[in-house]
Order: sequence, then C-alpha cells, then structure tokens
Amino acid sequence: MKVRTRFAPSPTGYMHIGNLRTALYAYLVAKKDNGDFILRIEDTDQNRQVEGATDIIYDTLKTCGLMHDEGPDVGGNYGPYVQSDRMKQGLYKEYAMKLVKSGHAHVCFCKEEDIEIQKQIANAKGESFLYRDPCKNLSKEEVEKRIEAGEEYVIRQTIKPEGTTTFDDEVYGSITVNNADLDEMILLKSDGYPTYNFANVVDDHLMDITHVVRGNEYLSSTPKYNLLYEAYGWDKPVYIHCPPVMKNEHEKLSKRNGDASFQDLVAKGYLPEAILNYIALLGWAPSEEREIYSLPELCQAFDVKRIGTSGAIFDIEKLKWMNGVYLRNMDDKAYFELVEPMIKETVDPKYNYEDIAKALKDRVMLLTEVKDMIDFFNEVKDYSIDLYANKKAKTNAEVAKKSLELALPALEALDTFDNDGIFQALAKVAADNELKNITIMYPIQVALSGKDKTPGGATMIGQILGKEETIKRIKDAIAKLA
RNA sequence: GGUCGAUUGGUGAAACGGUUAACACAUCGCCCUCUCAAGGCGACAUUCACGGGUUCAAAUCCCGUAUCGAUCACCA
Repeated sequence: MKVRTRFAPSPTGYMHIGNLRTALYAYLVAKKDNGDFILRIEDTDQNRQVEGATDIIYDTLKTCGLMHDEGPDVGGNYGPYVQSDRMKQGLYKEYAMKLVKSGHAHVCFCKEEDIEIQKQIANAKGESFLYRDPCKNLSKEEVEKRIEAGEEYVIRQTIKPEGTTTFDDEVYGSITVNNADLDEMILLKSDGYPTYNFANVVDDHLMDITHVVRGNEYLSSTPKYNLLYEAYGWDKPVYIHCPPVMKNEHEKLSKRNGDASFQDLVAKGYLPEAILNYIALLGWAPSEEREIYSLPELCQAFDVKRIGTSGAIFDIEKLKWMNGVYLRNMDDKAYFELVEPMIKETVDPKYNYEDIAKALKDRVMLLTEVKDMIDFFNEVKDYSIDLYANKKAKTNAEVAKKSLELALPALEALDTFDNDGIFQALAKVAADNELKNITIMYPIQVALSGKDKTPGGATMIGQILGKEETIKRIKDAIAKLA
C-alpha cells in the first residue's frame, strides 16, 4: 500500500518550529517511499479561528519546499481537506452515531461546570480525577426524550474499565495502559463539531493515512484512538511520535512563550533551507557523519528508526553556523542576487556591488548583519584612533601614521587602481622600509573604513572605493592622527 | 496526585554486550593570512542521572530511586 502521511495543523496563528519539524518528518516519511503528503486543516475549534492563518501555513510549506500532494488549495480525491467543510457534510455526526449504536459511545448531558466542580473537589482532596460518565447508563428512551426537549448534549467515548490497551510506536516502542486509566473523552461537542481526537481518527481513516506523524504529547491519548479504530474495525495506522523541540531544559519552544517562529527566523536573516536542515537534526540523527542535507537528500537519508526519544533543545548558535555554511556554499551568482538588495540599501550605486558581494562572502552568517558590515563605503563614521593599535600588525597611532604617509605617494603614483595593483605597490613600500605587509595594510584598512574588522582587506576596499576616494580617506586619517 | 514517557559533555548527538565514548556547534589554543572571517591543526565526558543485579565483559540488558517531560479540556 502506498504510504500516505499528513500534516494536520489547526489554523491558530503562525507556524512555530516544533510544528514545522513535525511537518518535515511527515513529509520525509512519505517521500522516502514515494508516498503522498497530505495537508489537512483542523479548524474544529470555532473559538480559536485566526484570520489569515491558513495562508501562513500554505506560505510556509511552500517556502520550505514541503509541497503537499493533496490539500485544500491543491485538491485531491479525499476532500474536502478542511474539517469544518467535512463537518458541514454531517460526516462526523454520522460516524459518532455509529459508535453510539454499537455501544462504543454514548450521549452525555453532563454540564461542563458540574464536571469542573467535581474535578476541583477531587484535586483539593489530593485525589486523582478521572471522569466516569453516569450518562452512559441512561436508557435509550430517556436520552431521546431529553434530546427532543432540546437539552444540549455531547457524545462521549464509552470505555469499559477492564483490560489493557497496547499500541506500538515506531519511536517509543510498545506501550501498554490499563483501560481503567483512560477517560471517556468527548467525541462530538455540543456545537456539533468533532473534537480533535475524534476528527483525527475518522479523517485519518477516511483519507487512507498509513503513518501518523505527530508530537509525543499525543502519546498518552493514543490508546483511546486505538479503541476507536477497533470499535470501527478499521486498520490502525503506523504511529510515529516525535520528541519535542525545547527552548531550554524545561520549556517547549512555543508561540506562547514568544519564541521564534519560522517566519521570525526568516525575518532575522536565516535561509529556509538552513532552517529546515537544522530542525531535521533536532530529534533525528543521520547514520553517516554528515549534517548538511538538502531536502531531496533528507528524503533519501531519513530513517524513522533514527528518531530520538528525548526532547532536543533548539540551539540558535548552531543554526547560525549552518546558515553560514549555506551562504558560503551558494554559487557567486545566487549569492549576489541574495545580498544585492541589502547592498543597494546601504551603499551608493557608484561602487561595484559585485565586488562588495565577493568581499562579503565567507564572512556573513546572517543576512541581517550585512548592513552594518558595509555601511562604511558611503561614509567613514567617526572612530577612535585606538583602532590603529593592533598587536598582530605591531601598530599604534604613531606607527600607523607613518605607514599611511609612506603608502600615500605610492598609491598616488598608481595608474591601475585594482586589488592586485594596490597590493603590489603596498608590498613594495613595506619591503623598502623593512616592514611586514600588515603594518602597512592594517592602518589603510582602518583609514578607509573606520573599522577594525571589515569584509575584504585594505586592497579590496581600495579597489571598490577607487583612487580618488581612497587617497582622500588616507589624507583624512593622517590629519586625524596628527 | 494517577498514568505514560525520557535521562550520554554547555548544545545537537553516535554507540545497537567487548571502541582510547564518534562526529558537529559553542568555547579555548596554535597555524595560515593585508583585518575579520573562512580553512587547517589541537584541547575539551577517566565516563554515559544515581544505586543494585545479570554477565568473563554493561552507556548498552533487568530492577529500584531521583530528576525532568507529557497527559488527565466541549484545545489541538
């Protein structure tokens, strides 16, 4: 049978990293076996609808290259793919009633508030609370009478407290629980919408989902789902529960904590490919000693058996490093296209953007850093002459001034003012005066940029600035050092 | 509190009964170099939460303890 996985987010805001990783794993599980990856929108909570949330889901998946084969926007043979649309077809109620008929579910008239009070009493006494619904003992006649009278009701799963339920998870192995510990969860809410728990089971079955990939917070409710599958006589899917992505040792990464979402990271200058690559490694380890994988390569290398069981802390430092790797691995043309807008924003068009991009490459880890690195081309901001003191170059303000004075005539005499030409001229000056190259170069770099760290060395900056501007800046520096 | 799950360095992690406990990020050195990066080299867990047990042999298997997490919603 063809592998079919699904990503089933509820449209309640933006895409956080843990969610995206679950989507990635679901995608990989499917694509590893040339299966289908389905997007289903779970909007059964009418109180949590957020405007535009589904668009964010579409955009994120698209930017990441996690293209779904079926979904609300692309169609498919198992539609509709939005649960509220499915609900309108009366689908969930129909399935819920089947369960009522077979005795695996029942109509319940209990008031939410009453249960809440019982729970609080139990908690106050320090007892554990497990709801055993008295409504399951109501006679058919009474149930019908009360429904007819317009009383609000929900449909609950009926669980017989005897025996145990066992399920197998690809990641966590075999897990067994006592049925007596399972609570009788609501399947259909009083507003007629199904709960996640119910809609999920029904839809996964109806959509022929073969592998259920989801967070491990569902581990404890999985036995209840299995009881549902059994009640219907349906085949159970393969379960793949993923460990959580943590912010730190104690907290999960979440929207609630204001933690970075996918779009936040992109806005901060991270490349989608790098983000995807990095999160793939949170909770999963390749079998070979390699960490850089494109999405197609991940499809090949991915193996459910190598998903871990404990939460992984999201380390922004490593993402940063990986982002740098992606940036450096880009070919010059693609790199230029990426950084050009940023250069344009900060640097006068009279300068050569391609040269600047070249100088920038290998030095940038985050695109958002670019601006600060190249702002000196337009104008040297006021700087301290302490910058001229450099241990490696063996310079201080005094030495630097001499170096600049020695370099000035050589540069003025230069006809071809490019990187090589400048280097030759300055190297000669250094040699003639028995100085290390750097003793000449470093002060020029500072004079031209007002910074101790720059993309490209003194000669590259000189080439970009051009002869006139270079000479001017060196003269300014000499004056400053006087 | 009940139930279920997890536990290898600051971080991600490998190891599937026998290795000097990989590798990567970070950190710290050194080298290269016209700065900074990048790159190269090296340092960084006498030890795998703790205590027992099984075994010739345990990070790996078993049992307890501790700690952390998840769940116990008409949220997903």
